[in-house]
Amino acid sequence: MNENKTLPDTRERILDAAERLFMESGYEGTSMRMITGEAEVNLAAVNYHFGSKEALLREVFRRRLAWLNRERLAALDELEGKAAGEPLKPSAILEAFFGTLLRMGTDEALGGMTFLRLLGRTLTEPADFIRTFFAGEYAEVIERFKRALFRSLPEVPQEEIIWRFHLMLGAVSYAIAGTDALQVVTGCELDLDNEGPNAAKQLAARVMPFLLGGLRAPLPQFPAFEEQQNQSEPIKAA
Amino acid sequence: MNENKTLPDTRERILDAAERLFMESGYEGTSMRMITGEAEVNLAAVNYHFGSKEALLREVFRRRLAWLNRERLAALDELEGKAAGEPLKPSAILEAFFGTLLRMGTDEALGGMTFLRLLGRTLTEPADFIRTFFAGEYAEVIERFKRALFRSLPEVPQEEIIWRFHLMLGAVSYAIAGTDALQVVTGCELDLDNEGPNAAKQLAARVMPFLLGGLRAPLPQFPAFEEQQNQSEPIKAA
DNA sequence: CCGTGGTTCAAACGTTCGTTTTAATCATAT
DNA sequence: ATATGATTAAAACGAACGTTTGAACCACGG
Repeated sequence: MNENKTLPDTRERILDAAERLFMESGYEGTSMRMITGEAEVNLAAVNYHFGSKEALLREVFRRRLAWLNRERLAALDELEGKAAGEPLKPSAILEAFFGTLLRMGTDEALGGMTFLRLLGRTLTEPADFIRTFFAGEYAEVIERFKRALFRSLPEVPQEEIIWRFHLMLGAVSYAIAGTDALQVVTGCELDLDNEGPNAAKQLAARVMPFLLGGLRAPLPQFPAFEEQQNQSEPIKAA
Repeated sequence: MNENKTLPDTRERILDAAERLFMESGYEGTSMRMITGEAEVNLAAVNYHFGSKEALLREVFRRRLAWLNRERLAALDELEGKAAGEPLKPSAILEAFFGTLLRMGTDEALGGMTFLRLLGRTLTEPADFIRTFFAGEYAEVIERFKRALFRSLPEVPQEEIIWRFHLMLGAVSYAIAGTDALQVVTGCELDLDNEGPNAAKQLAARVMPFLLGGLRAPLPQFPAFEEQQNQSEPIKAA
């Protein structure tokens, strides 16, 4: 009958359970029976409310990324408004992009660390439909921030900026996804009370200087390449 | 009868096919039938030669990591030999660790870019047996390099070094794993003729300055922590 | 009160998974 | 050539997967 009235919490319970389990075991490693079991709902409820497992995953992300995208764009808008046409400081851009993300980890209502880790992990999932989904969800925000970085660092080749954006994304994704994944590799606890709002604050304090250092590192010198290694106008721009 | 004589290439064909398919579709996303199909061997061959799918994955990595671990330790040994007791330069340590890795991408006999990308992706696989396996394979090498970094940067808190090591690993893993994973996010081709030996050379030239910049970035300032904040501005060629 | 439409439920669907079985085939040493 | 053990082959195993079915359930407007 109704379409958007407040439903019994079945939908939310499923989304919460799926969020946690996808984070813990990955998409392929999580079965519908695990999800409905943890959510304490009937097995058929997922297909009834969402249509399919793929659609469920998309919805898990949509309800979080809607906020994240809005917040990131708002932060950038405010920066650009204050700057009155002048290029922004790289550190301010990174703060708007990564700081906003990391702040999600402090707010349990936005998914907290669970969603942060899920996001970091899922970006490396090989499934095609996942990559396609993220491409669509991220397109606008990435484009805006890329442009801001181009303006902010006019002397750096745009291709290099994209690479470093890519590298920063990787570092952050790993840092939030793998608090235990690489704990195992580094063989060290990395303290970081994994849950709780402090985690994300510490994370931000540690990560931001690293990112900024990488972004502003000296440009690479290629061995003895051909003509390339130009200065300001490579690649396309959509 | 024999135990280690040169077998028909069945084993190698399986390993090659599994390497490529695990890279492309992940562990859970790759079925034994896909592997045996691509390798053009019988379905039962995997269980006959390796015992199980899990054991196959371990063997896929063992044959590559044996070389990588040996080479990394040899590079570090040589550096420490030349230094005659003095601490090493951070850039030299990073070159020994990440440069050796990236050089694998240039040598098809060592797995080339396929293995590099597989490695980057698999480090984020949530399956327990995978994380346990990597912990064991990496333990010694990580420990040696961690120690070298501690000695190299005595004024930096060890916890901070571990964090930055973690972040560097993440950046590199992403960079090599996701040449298309984040292509989709950045919406840009990032040229980089994805196969071939040039790819890894370019990759190294681009990645190493970023890592060094991140590693030597100024220390984070926590809301109200202890003293520190000793290092000066970075940005200095290697 | 009944009927209606949104929701839950147990059960089963067909498929695919990793693995095992049993027999055929191959290579080699005596 | 024949026996022997290593390898390959075809077929089947039970379990688990995502999804669908059709009846039961519930709230509520008439």
